[in-house]
Amino acid sequence: MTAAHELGARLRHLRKSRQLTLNALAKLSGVAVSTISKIENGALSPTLDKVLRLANGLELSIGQLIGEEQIEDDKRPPNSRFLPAREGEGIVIDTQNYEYRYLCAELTNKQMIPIHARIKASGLQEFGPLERHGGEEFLIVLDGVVEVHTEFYAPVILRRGESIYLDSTMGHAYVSAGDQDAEVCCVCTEPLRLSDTVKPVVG
Amino acid sequence: MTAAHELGARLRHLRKSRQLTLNALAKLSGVAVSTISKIENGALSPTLDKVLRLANGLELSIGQLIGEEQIEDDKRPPNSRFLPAREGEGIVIDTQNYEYRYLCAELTNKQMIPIHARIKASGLQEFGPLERHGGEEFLIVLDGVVEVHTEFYAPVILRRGESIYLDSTMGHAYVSAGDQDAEVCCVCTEPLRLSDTVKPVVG
DNA sequence: CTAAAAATTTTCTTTTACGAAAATTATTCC
DNA sequence: GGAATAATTTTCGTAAAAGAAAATTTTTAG
Repeated sequence: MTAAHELGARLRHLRKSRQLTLNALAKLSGVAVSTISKIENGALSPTLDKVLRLANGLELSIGQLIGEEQIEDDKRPPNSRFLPAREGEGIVIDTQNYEYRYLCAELTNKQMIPIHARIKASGLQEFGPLERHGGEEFLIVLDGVVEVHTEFYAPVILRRGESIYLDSTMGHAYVSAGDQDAEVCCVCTEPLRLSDTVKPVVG
Repeated sequence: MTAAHELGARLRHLRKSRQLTLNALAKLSGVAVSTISKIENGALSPTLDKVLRLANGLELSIGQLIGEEQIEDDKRPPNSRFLPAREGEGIVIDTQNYEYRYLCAELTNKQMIPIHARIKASGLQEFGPLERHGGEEFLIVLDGVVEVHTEFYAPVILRRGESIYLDSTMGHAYVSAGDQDAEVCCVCTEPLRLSDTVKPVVG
């Protein structure tokens, strides 16, 4: 992975832009000159301790040092956009618990993300750990019976035409409570994207 | 510095609160079980690489994992909101074109406004002038056939299960195209940006 | 251009993180 | 309570990070 190299380049740039020598940064941070040199050259993967010391020496947050800081950008694309979603259109994503499809996916930078889903899991056991993410979501049952589990409330049963609104940061899970898969439409607010720096290795 | 110990306690708390075992987090993050255990117990100073993987597995930024950045979840329990909408619940509002009901209306300050509506108008003449308001909206057809008219595009026909996403500032109208009223679910973003619409005139 | 000084990189040794598997501890289920 | 299972901690070999000092490269001064 090029993550180490990224950090190296970043660190070097930050150091140079402050007109600091390796020696000077070493004194400021308490990290050995040779170690900083190696980090800048991507020759090693530093421990968190060293990275924190370097961030501290540069008077930056760790997020700023490794480049995870996000910039607020309220700019929205030009308006008057519009896109219908046809039955069966779009890419179907199949997971353990849901088979779902992003609706109107060709329209980017939306304020809401509509999803059509078939709920396969029929028990919390089968579902696994509750899901959680940023924003809020609204779900309406198109077919079948859905059992809604949340972190802080008792489970709720929803039937066709019924709906629910919840904070997505609260752990939640939708499972089918009928004798067959349930079909739902879920609309989420755009969740802010957190660290995408490291890709988890799926065993 | 007791940073290692801090991080350990923090990591353990975050993992536990998500009901994850060491094994589960190991799979999510790609970090070995034994390593996570040691980090949680402050028995070692992890490399940045491992910390990034763990943050990623927990869907947090590194700042949030380290504790340099506030986690929204921390103030979540009191704020976690949730409200199911039952069939036929809420106040029905009857207009010329629609008979509609705000869903989950008791939940205030939502980012989205879900509405259940019966479309009565069956032609653009009958409908009158196109509607327009702030924000964006997503509509899915629950029953019947809907004809979508907009200011800038040709009319579109939507059938049960089909949906559409559009900028609400563009003139738009939904009319029934079947032999009976259509039933839809519409989700709008909160159109509360006065400062966007009204610009003060400085004399 | 050359020498001296400064900055950076490269050894090289010590220390430490990492992960697989074994050992221990905590849970669950009769 | 005890057996079976799951979760966590410990062990230990390997690989890698850390830092001191030497080697190299770059910059500065004359």
